[in-house]
Amino acid sequence: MRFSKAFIPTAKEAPTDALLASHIFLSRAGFISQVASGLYNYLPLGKRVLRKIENIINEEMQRCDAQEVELSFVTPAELWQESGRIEKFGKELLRFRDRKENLFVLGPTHEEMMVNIVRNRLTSYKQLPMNLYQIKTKFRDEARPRFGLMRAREFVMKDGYSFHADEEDLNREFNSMQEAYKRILERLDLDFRIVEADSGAIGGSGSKELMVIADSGEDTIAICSKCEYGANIEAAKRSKSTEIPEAPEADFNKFKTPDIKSIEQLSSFFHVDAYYMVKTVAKRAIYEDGDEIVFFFLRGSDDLQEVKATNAVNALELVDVSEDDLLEAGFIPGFMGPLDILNVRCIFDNELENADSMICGANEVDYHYVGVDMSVLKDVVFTDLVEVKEGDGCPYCDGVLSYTKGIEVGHIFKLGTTYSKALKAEFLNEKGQSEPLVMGTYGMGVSRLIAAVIEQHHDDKGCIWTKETAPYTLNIMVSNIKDEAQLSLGEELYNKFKDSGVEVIIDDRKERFGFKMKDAELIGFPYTIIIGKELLNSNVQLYIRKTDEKIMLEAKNIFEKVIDIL
RNA sequence: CGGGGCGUAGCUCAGUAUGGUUAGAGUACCUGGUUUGGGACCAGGGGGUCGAAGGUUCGAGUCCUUUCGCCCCGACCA
Repeated sequence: MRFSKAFIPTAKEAPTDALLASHIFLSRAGFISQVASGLYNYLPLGKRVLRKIENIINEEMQRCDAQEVELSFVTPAELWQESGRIEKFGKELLRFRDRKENLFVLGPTHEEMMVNIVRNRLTSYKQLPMNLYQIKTKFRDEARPRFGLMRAREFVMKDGYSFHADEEDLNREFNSMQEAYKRILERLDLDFRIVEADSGAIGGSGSKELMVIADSGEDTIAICSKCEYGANIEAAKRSKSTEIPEAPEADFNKFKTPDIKSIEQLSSFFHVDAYYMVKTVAKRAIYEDGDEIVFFFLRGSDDLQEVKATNAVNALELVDVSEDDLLEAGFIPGFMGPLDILNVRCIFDNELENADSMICGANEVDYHYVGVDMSVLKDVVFTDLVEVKEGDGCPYCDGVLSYTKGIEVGHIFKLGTTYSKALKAEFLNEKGQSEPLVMGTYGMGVSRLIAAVIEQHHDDKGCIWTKETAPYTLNIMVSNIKDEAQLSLGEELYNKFKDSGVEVIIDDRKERFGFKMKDAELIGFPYTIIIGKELLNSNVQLYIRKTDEKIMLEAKNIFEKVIDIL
């Protein structure tokens, strides 16, 4: 490519609304331009990078014998009604009617469509397993798109789905996909972590997210200091604490606690560690068909993890309950506890199972119970509700957990038969019995990966593309195109590299040295050959973007030298 | 969806409080010239329904009403 003919609109200033490095540099360097909230155009450089990432994904999928398909972007709403997700997905689904008044949605993900393709076609265990994927534009009408390509409404995603006769085969494929995803991110030169995650509204198990480590990431993940364990905060677990505070000595009793409502107040009132308090968190659980108040109980020293809590009651979401609402429902805010509580759904954290010497609200104004033995409670549901904190122990080794931020670039999980049952996608097993297909799903945010690469690979001058993502590997910069010697060497090298299959661009613009250098740095070509005034001494320079160094080399063997480096 | 902010040249922004020449600057763009190792200089030039609609007024970028868009914080996010 010739720079003088290329459409690469670089700018000195970034749009005001760009905050993240990836957004600022991708805009300034002419990779993308915004059209509307959460909608972006890919300019030639951006499109090249996008295609490079797609190619890597395609190559790795081919190695696993996954087959590429392309499903229509506009999908009939009936499929979404069949699976029941038209309600669950809510406003993120962009719906519209065609001229015949039929309802359609723009695909935000394609489970339904993919199951629809295989149902009545994959009808025998002999045809299984099967892994189909596509790389395709998706649309989610996000309430609040932000951060450029990081959270756009229209974006490119690779979504793959596998179909199996049983769980065991699904597990095999799941592991194979996890390895493939790992290879993809390694080829992209990304620092990432595969973490345990919540599978969200879609349902399923074995949920794992691929997180690119970056301060700008929107997810908090807990990682172990010693082993490979990492988990999204929404799903993170911890080991049982080994440092248990000394238990207070008290027989079961009701105690007057005037206006003592919070865990902190109780702790100082009784001089007892919050570990021995029962924290009561009231939430309103919203279901598809109604709502109710739910009480979550955990140790005073712990905090409620809302996603875990939501899953525990199988709710669409949890919202806060006002004190007025509680009073109206007959509860006493500040003095609520698990004993003798009626007419409300109660969920207990695992930590409270068999807990003793506890202090809890007496469900009576200004009274708490002390010396409570939780084992007196009958028919109680215990589950994990705790949000892990930095410093908590790793659940798998003796390491310590700490927080870090991550960009979710991939999410894989085992769907099981959720969709195949709902959409009646069944096959005949060896015994001739009809069974629903067992499914896995594997997503990867392709356009988000562009942003992720830059989040991890940039400096204050601009982008620093990695070997496999660079829009052009080599930039040949002719410092002064009016200098015949410079220009002819540039042209000669340009043709030689092009013929050798190197992705090369020649900066033959009628601009000054500084202007062209700034662009080279901003765009972030991995290598730039600078043909300039040093040519008088038969020398040229090789500028290496990553290290920001310029190496003086003899002009006569620059071609061979650079070919070696590439 | 709650709270806040902003819409003026391709881009970054001034001008709006207190209405009053032909609406400005920088940058980018075009022409000519000088330059040619860090976004150069001189001269000339093109480019605007001041987000939109309605209203007040002799007169609106500026005041009033409505509306649309964009951004930020939060909620949400397979």
